[in-house]
Amino acid sequence: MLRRMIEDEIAKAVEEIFSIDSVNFKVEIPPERFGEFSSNVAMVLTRKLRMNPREIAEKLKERLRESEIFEDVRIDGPGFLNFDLRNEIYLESLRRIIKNPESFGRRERKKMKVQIEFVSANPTGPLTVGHGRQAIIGDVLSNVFDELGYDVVREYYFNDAGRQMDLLARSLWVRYNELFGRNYEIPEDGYHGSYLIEMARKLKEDVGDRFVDRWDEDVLEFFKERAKNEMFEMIKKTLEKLGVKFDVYFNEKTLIEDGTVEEVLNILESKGMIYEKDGAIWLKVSELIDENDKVLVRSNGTPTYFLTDIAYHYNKFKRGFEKVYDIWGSDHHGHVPRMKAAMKALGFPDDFLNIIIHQFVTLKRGGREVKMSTRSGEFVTLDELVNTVGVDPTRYFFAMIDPNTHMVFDMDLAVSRSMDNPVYYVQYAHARIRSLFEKAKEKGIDYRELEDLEELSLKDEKLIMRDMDIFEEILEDVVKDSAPNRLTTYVENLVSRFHAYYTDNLILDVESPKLSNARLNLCRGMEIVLKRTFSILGITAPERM
RNA sequence: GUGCCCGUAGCUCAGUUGGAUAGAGCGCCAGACUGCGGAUCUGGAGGUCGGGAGUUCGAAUCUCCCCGGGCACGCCA
Repeated sequence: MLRRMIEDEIAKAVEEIFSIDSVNFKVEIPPERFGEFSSNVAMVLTRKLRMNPREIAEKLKERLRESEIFEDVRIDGPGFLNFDLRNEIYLESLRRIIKNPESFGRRERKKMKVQIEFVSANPTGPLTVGHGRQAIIGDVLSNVFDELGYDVVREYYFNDAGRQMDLLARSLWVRYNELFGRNYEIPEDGYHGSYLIEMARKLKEDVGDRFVDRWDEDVLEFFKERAKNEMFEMIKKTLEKLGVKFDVYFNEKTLIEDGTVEEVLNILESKGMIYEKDGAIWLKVSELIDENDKVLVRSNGTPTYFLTDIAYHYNKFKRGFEKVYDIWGSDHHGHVPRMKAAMKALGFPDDFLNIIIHQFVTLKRGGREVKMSTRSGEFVTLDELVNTVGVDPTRYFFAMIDPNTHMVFDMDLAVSRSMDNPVYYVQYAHARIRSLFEKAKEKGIDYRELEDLEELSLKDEKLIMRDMDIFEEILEDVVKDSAPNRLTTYVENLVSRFHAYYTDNLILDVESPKLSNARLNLCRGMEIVLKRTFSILGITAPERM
C-alpha cells in the first residue's frame, strides 16, 4: 500500500500548507525516467489556489522532503511532483508479502453480499465460445470480489420451459426416428446441431424403439425432460472442465410458481406504473426513461421474459444482496435501459443492478476466421475449444481482453507452447523461480526467510518491489472497472520486469551468500504474488514446464 | 432510420474520473549463455491514436459532425 502511504503524506502537506482538507489528486506510476511515483497534486490545485502549479509544487516539495518515506522529491514538466522512496520502505513492503503468502492482497470480510449472474444459457445446446468468455469474466470477477472481502454468490439463471424447449424436444425426436430410417423434418426454427444426433443414439440404446412414429403430449414431455437433463450434463461438464463452479442454478419457472411474478406485478400496479392496452399489461417505461413502454403480460395471460426478469431481480434484492452484477453478451444490450428503469420503478438503489456487457468473440485458426454459423449447427463449441487449446490458455485468453473489446481468439497462438503465448510467458517466471530454489540447495546456499533484505539496493529491485506492492490496488481496479484484463496486464508487466532483472543479475552467487539470500527473498515475494494472481485467474502455477 | 459498443504499429491488444517524448506481445531486422531454465533478455525499424471541428494551459481520453465494423431495435429470450 505504498501508494496510499504517499497519498497520505501529500494530503497532510496540503492541509498544513494550504489549509485544504480534500483534494482530488492522483498518485501514479510515471514513465520510468521520472522516478518511482508521481503526483499531479500541484496541477489539480492550480485553479483552487489561483497559483502557478510549479510554485505550488515548490512549496509542497519543501515540506515533503522532511517526510521519512521519501529519498527524493523532484518537480518536473508542467508541475508534476516525482518521488523516489527510501529503500527501507520497499523492504517493509516485501516483508509484508513474505509474511502473508496465502493472504497477501486479501481484505477483511466486509459482511456484504454480492451476486454475480453469468452464463445463464438455456439448456438447448452446447455452450458457445461466447459463453466461455462470459464464464471467465464472471469467474475471475467473482474471485476478485472474494479477495476484497465480499460474500460472493455465483448464479446461473435458466429457463427450461416454453417454446424453445418444445422445439428442442421435437428436434431430438426427429433425430431419434432417423435412426430407425424414418424421415421426419426438423421444425423450421428447430435445432440442427450434430449434438442431437449423438444424444439420439444414446436414447435409442436406453429405450429401443418405444417412441418410433409415436408423438403425443406424453412423448413430448419425455423428450423435453431427457433433452434438458442431457444438455445440462454437457454444459456442467464443460464448465467444470474450465474450472467454473456455480453456487446456485436458478430456474425461472420458480418465480411464477412461488408467486413472485404476481407480487412484483402488484407492487408495480400499486405504484401506478402499469396500464392495460390491447388486452396486455404494459410497464410505463417511457415515464422513467426515453424508451417505449413494454409489455409485461401478454394478451394471452402469460408473463413476458421482461416481467420474469424483473421478478428475478426483485428476488435477488429480497435475498439481501447489496449489489448484483449481470453479465450479458452485447446482443442483450437493448435490455439494459428497461431493466434499469424497472429497478427504479421498484425503488431500488441506483447502484444495485450493474450490467456488464461483453462484445462478441470470433475464432481465428490457420490465419483465418472460423465461420460460426448457428443455422447449420457447424460452430466450434466451448467444449471443443477447451479440448483443443487447454484450460490455462482458454482462461487466460478470455481474461486478458477488455470485455468491451470485440475479441479475436487466435487458436493457433493459444495452442502454441512457445514464447509467443502470454500464458506461458507468465507461468515461466514461476517455474523459473521454483527452479532457483532447487538450484540454491544444490549450490549449498541456505534460504533464510526475511533475512539479509537490506542487501537489496538495486534500482531494478526497488521497482520490482514497488510493482509487487501495487497488486492490492490492481484488484480494486478489476472490480471498479469490471475488467479482469487489468490483472493480466499487470502480471505481464511484473513478469517482464522480473525476467529482465534475472538476466542482468546473478541471483545465486556462492561468493556472496548474503546477497544471494536477499535475492532469494525477493524471488520468494515474486513467487507469492504470482501464485496469488494465478489462483485468481484460475490457472496453474507450474513447478516445471 | 434510431440507439449501444468498437476503430490506437503489418497482426492481437494495453492505455479513458483529461497530463510529461502514446506502450506491450507477435511478426520483421540485428544482437546476448563454456554463470542460476534461451518458453528468457537487449537494441532497431514500424503510428496523421478512423477523419474533421470544438472545449483548455494540456485531448487517444470530453463534446459535435462524418466514415467504417459489430450488435440491438417483438405481446422472442
